[in-house]
Formats: sequence, structure tokens, C-alpha cells
Amino acid sequence: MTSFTLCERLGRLADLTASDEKHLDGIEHIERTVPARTEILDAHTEMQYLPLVVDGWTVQYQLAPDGRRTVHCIAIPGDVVDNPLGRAAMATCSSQALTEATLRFYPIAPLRGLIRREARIAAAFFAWEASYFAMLRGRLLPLTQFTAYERLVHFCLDLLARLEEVGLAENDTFPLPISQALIGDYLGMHEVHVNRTFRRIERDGYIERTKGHVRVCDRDALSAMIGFHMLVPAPIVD
Amino acid sequence: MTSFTLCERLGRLADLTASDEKHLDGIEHIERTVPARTEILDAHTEMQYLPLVVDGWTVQYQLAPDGRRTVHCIAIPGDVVDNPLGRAAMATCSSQALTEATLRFYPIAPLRGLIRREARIAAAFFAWEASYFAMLRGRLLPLTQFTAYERLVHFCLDLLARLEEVGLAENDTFPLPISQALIGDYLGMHEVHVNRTFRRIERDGYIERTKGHVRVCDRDALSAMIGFHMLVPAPIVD
DNA sequence: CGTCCCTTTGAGGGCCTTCAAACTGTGTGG
DNA sequence: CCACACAGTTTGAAGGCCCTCAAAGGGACG
Repeated sequence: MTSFTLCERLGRLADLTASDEKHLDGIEHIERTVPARTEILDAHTEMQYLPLVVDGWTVQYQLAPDGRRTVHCIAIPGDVVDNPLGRAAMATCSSQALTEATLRFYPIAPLRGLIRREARIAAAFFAWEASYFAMLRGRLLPLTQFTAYERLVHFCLDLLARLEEVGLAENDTFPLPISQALIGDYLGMHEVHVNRTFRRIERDGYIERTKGHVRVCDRDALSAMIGFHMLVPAPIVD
Repeated sequence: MTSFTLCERLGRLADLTASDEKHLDGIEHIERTVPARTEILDAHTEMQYLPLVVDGWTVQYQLAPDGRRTVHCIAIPGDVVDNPLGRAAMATCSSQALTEATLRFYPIAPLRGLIRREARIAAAFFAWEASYFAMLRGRLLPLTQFTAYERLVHFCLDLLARLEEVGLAENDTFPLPISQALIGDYLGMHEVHVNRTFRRIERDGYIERTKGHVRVCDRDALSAMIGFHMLVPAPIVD
């Protein structure tokens, strides 16, 4: 369930013809497994490949000149680390592996060619970008209006839903192999406050935390608390 | 300079053939001018049209169940209010006109057909979506790490650059026909604090405010203050 | 001239940050 | 096998940025 090829991933976003699939599968790609903390992308360098996460977690982050950091995206299997195909190939963020991670790197040049020639492939990339756009928009209300407590609740529900979708979470339990400092940079709050707030949510009986995992005890109550159903992007249909 | 058709707008994002342009120009659209405060979109209703702003300002916002509001996008001429083509047609946000505004509404069904059949048109929509994605990502560092002062500085520089690009700002001066409450909901701060912070920036000599307009006095100093050049999305090239 | 929307200013309080340090678990080398 | 380094978690105390509540002032409009 977690081993996507680019063709399979795009096939979920648009109806590809057999010819499209042949084109996509014909692209030579590089598969590589790297240990945790490996740098995958450097900001301000030219991207040669589209990096697709097959296994493990990666993060995309941006640094301010003074060292402050924001996390653009926490990528799980099935996600692209960064997609340069719709814009200049210069990487706008840095990225590194959070766990041991396996990635597939697809060369950009032939993909650009396919997008120019094959409408369904271009449409699939369009839909893919739209889904990432929707995901990012879903963070605006939490980031601008929610309290730390609510932001963290939203974070848990969102990650649980995303991981369930690729078969990496069940029984309301999901792995969380990342530090609280990173969660802080993702949600715009400080490491120390992430910790205090997490413990408060746990003390309130809404979640349980064990080593590297979180169990959501009362999903309905948490969803109602933050109106989660209203924040989830609509599924892609035609 | 501010009167875009959809075809012209897409043509800036990909190389369209004469045939593509004919297809796009062949789509019957509705042009409508509405007074300020007119509702343009309602969340949770089906979108039938792609709304392109030709003149005036519009805003896209989302409400939390308890009434808190976040502004997803401040749309200026050349922007789409919301693009449902890459996803389900259900509107995810509401939208209204901030000033008197002229919009062109392009029916969705024929556009979906074109995207499925014409690769360059699909590619242009992909690039368009990618540019909105990049714009949204550019707000993450301000929203999560910047102080209110820095966020407001970023807001001014960003809006100035966007308006210059469509010929609606010059001499470091741009129109700002929106309330401080709305700016607050865009930047995740309260109306009152927007006001205090704006006046502080003005007192510090960085900007001047006159009725409905802002002049950036020391653009270089402000850009350096927040590392603005590092936050601007890269231009679209092939 | 009154209403409405928006801006502006003041005072007080709370959420979150900042600084600091102790604690835990893991891997490494002597 | 222990000492040590290192990364991450946890807790405490103090302070500041921003929020909240409140109200006055200004401009547009009927």
C-alpha cells in the first residue's frame, strides 16, 4: 500500500490512458534509501528530479535569514517532497529525511515534455497541485485563529487522516516519529509550549502518547471542538 | 493592462497554440460588475463558473464554526477568486467584493473538457495553481515566525509587488482599499493591533499612509528587515 | 443630523515566549 | 560495563507581545 510509483500516484488523480501509463513507466528513475537526517534538497539549488516519498517521513522547511525556521510540509509516503514542474526548478525550500526514508527521483526534463504533450498527465499534475494547495489552505484557519491547544488537536486529526489514507494508521493510532521542536515550527509555536500543550490534551483524556505513537481517544469530541469536518479539503472528483 | 481574458491570463503561464486560444476564446463567459460587499461565492455550494477578477478587489475567506474568520486570499485584477477545476466543484470558502469589482465568469464544464484534451491548456492551469501554491507558501514564515510588525511589513511589500506586476502601483505607492479588520484576519492578528502596529511602522518612517493608499518610503530597508527577497516565489520559467 | 463603518487610543489581563535546568533514553568509545 | 555525549522531553519562573474590552473620534452617506 505504501509503495507508489509516479504512474500509480498520478492515476489516482486523473484517468490515464494505457499510453500515458506507458510513457510514465518508461521514465527511468532512481530509487534511494537514506538514513534519518539526510539532506534531500537544498534551497536555492536547481532541482533535477521530482522526489517522491515511497517510505518514511521527510520534512520541507524554510529558514529566515536570522535562523528562524518554518516547516512547509511534513511529507509521508505518497507525497512529493517538492514539485518544481509547475514553476522554476530552483528549490524554494530545504528538505531532509526525518526517519530512514526511501525516495524515487524522477528526472524533470522528460516529465516537462510529457506535461506539454499529454493532456491527461498535465491534468493529473494540475489536480495534484490543487490538492496540495487545498491542504495548505486548510492550515490557514489553525495558524491564524486557533489557540495552541486547538492547533495541536487539528494537527493530530489531520495527520491521522492523512496516514489512514495511505494505510499507515489504524485504530485511531498513528506514528509520530518527529520531535516537538519540529511540530512547533510546523504550527508556529515554541517547543516548550508544544510539550506543555500536548500534555494538557493528554491530561484531558483526548489522546494517549506512547513512544513514537499517538492514539486519539475521542475523535468525535476533538473533531467537534475545532470543526474539523469543515477544514478537510473536499475529495477530488470530476 | 488590467483587463485580462482567461486566454490572455493562461497565455502568460504556458505557450498556447492558436488552436488553444481559439478554444478558450470560444467559451462563452459572463461579465458582471458588482458593488462593494457583494457576495461572490458561498462556501459549501457548487461552483458553476471560474471567476476571474478583471477590476477591483475581492477577498476569499473562511469562517470557523464559532465565527472566527481567516482570509485565504486577497484577489486583485488578474487573479481567480477560487479555482475549482483541479478538485471538487464545491466552494470551500466564501468570497465577496471589497470594492466595486468587475468579474468574468467562465463555465466549468467546457473548461474541464479542454483540460482533459488540450495538454498546453492543462499545463497552464497546472502552472497557475503552482503559482498560487507558491504564494501561499510565502505566507508560512510570516504567519508562524514573524512578529506583528514584521508581518505587516511583509504584507505591504508583498502587496506592492503584486500590484506593480499588474500595473496598479507605482512610485512605491499602492492602493489599500480594505479595512484593518480584514488585514488582521489575513495576517492572524487583531484589528486593534493592526492599527497600533501600522502606526508604529509609520512613526518609524518606513511608510506613509494617506486615505486608502500606502507609500513605502524605504523599500530596501524593509526588504532587508524581513529578508523579503528570500520569500518571493521564483518566477515561472520553463 | 443621525447612522454606520472604520480608525484610534487606553487599560488590564492572558497566552505564549524566553531563559534555565533537570531528566530520560540512546548510541559510542574507553 | 560504565562514562560520556547527544538529542529530545519535561518542568519552573518571569516577562512581553498581543488580545480583550471599552469608548471616543472621524468620514461618508442618506
